[in-house]
Amino acid sequence: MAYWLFKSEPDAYSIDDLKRETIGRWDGVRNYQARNFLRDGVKAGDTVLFYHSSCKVPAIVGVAKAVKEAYPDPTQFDPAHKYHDPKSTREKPRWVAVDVAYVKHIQPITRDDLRAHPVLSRMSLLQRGQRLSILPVSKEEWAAVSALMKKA
DNA sequence: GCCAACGTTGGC
DNA sequence: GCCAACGTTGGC
Repeated sequence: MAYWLFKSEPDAYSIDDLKRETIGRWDGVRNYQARNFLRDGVKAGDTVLFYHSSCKVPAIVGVAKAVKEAYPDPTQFDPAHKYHDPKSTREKPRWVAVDVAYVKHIQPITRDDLRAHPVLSRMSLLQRGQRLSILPVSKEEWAAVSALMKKA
């Protein structure tokens, strides 16, 4: 069982949106490295840290669980969709999505919180120039984040 | 809104 | 296959 961190801009899709849906489709990933993590790495049952990016206080805001492994991201085929990819075909889809289930909100763990922690300060999330929206989280990192979690 | 970092595109 | 131009990400 692996651990991941998924980034989302709360204006586009927040942890509250996931809670409302219970199970949400994680689509719109248009970066090959992130796609590869989704396609080859994420397994049903894996734990996901939900991270809010590009907002007032970027932070880990909750936990989710992968419930459906990679399948073709339907938005790539839809010409009207902003994630449409004209170079992708149904025979050879380029992008994948996974489904995640809401688990819980937590009190936000901010970047300052992470930076202050001996283990978490080395997370790839904090590395300069880091832009991947899907990031692996090590067992040690997960343990450290768990220890910081407080009920929201 | 700024800007650094990075990925992608396309001409050659 | 190189590389400049451009677009995007995302923290600050």
